[in-house]
Amino acid sequence: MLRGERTRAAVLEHAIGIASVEGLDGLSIGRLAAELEVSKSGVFARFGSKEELQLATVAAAREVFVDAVVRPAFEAPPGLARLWRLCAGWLTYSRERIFPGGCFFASAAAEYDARPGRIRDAVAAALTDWSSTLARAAEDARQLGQLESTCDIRQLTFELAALVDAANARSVLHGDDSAYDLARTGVRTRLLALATDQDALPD
Amino acid sequence: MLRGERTRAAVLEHAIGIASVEGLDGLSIGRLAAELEVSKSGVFARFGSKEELQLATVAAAREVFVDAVVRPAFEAPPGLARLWRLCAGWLTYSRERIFPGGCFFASAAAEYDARPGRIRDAVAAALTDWSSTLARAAEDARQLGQLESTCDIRQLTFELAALVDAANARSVLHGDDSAYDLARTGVRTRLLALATDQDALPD
DNA sequence: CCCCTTTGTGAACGATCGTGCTAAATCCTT
DNA sequence: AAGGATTTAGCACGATCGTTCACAAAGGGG
Repeated sequence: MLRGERTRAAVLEHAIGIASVEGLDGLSIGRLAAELEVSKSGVFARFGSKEELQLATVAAAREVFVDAVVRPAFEAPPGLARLWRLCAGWLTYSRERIFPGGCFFASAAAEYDARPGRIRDAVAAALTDWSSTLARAAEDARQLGQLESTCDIRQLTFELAALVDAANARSVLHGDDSAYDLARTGVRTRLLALATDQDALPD
Repeated sequence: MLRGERTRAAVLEHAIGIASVEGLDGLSIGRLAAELEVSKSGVFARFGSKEELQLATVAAAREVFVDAVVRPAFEAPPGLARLWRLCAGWLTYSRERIFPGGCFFASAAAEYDARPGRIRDAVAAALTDWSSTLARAAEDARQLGQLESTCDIRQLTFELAALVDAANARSVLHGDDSAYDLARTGVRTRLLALATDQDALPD
């Protein structure tokens, strides 16, 4: 009962790395088994089907993301400081290649967005979760009087997410890390334009 | 010499549709042959290898994109009007699903961004081309005095591209077409903030 | 220490993949 | 209409895919 969990974790650790580079479809049980030097059926039996393996990979990646981005940001107080740390932390998460192929969910979303099914649903749920976290932090900031009361939270969070996603895409595709500076500048400009007190924005 | 071109075009037309949904890797010669009701080797022989087929698909998609977005925008005069039509046209191109899976290059870029090779290079070149077109239009606007002379063209075009890409991603993944309105609002806000004459921005 | 459950192995299956090869069908030229 | 070149069909190959099944190894509880 302990051994099983250990190999399962080892499989998923490799799987998220492969999937972030080659895609969730590029995950093959045979390849996974070969690289981990175990038998193919050993890997297979642990998940029951390829789709289940893919879903488990998405869930594992979600935990990695939360640990890398969300959890640290929640050390900051609710409101503008937390919102900023979510964005800045996301940029760091992408730049440091927590997943070797850049943001796991950016890859997975693009791969499955037009293909209905459980995988797409799982990826969409993860991204909805991220959007909500961002929106919640922005709404807190507004209600705390740190952002102008008239500001459109949906518009703001859409733009923030767009900027950080674009930085990830450009960095991975073109190897151009200046995109992170552009995104950072964009995020700060957006926040400063709506902030009631410029000094409430850290860094 | 005519027959060959005709089937080649038919293959590529189907290929771009499949690839925009299932990815360039999801393209299989056998499937393509079955759906077009021709022989597998007939399809294969026309391209010589799968990679060559994929590269031809990227090239074909590029032409579709130029026809749908770039060419119409170039009917507008250089400068702010053209820049706006590039962005607005891109949003229409995505919303109308010129490719069934949303923007072909958003999919292809996410699929190959972390995998070196000729396909990645072709996709990257197409996106660089698009970025340059956007930047050129913005620079024209600046030199024509339609945008403030101090504005950062790289920052502006990065943000414009980020907004329209995010709208595509969100619409395809979540079926949420309000993203196009958010992107449109974001683009106009960015342009109006830098425009020297608010009435120079059409629509 | 033995038994029984959990966990992993090994071989095999049908399917599909990309890729050659050989012939037949089709087209264009003369 | 005939001949030569292009284009497509048909078949076979090795490889890899996901999946199944019968069996061996290992583990912990009585």
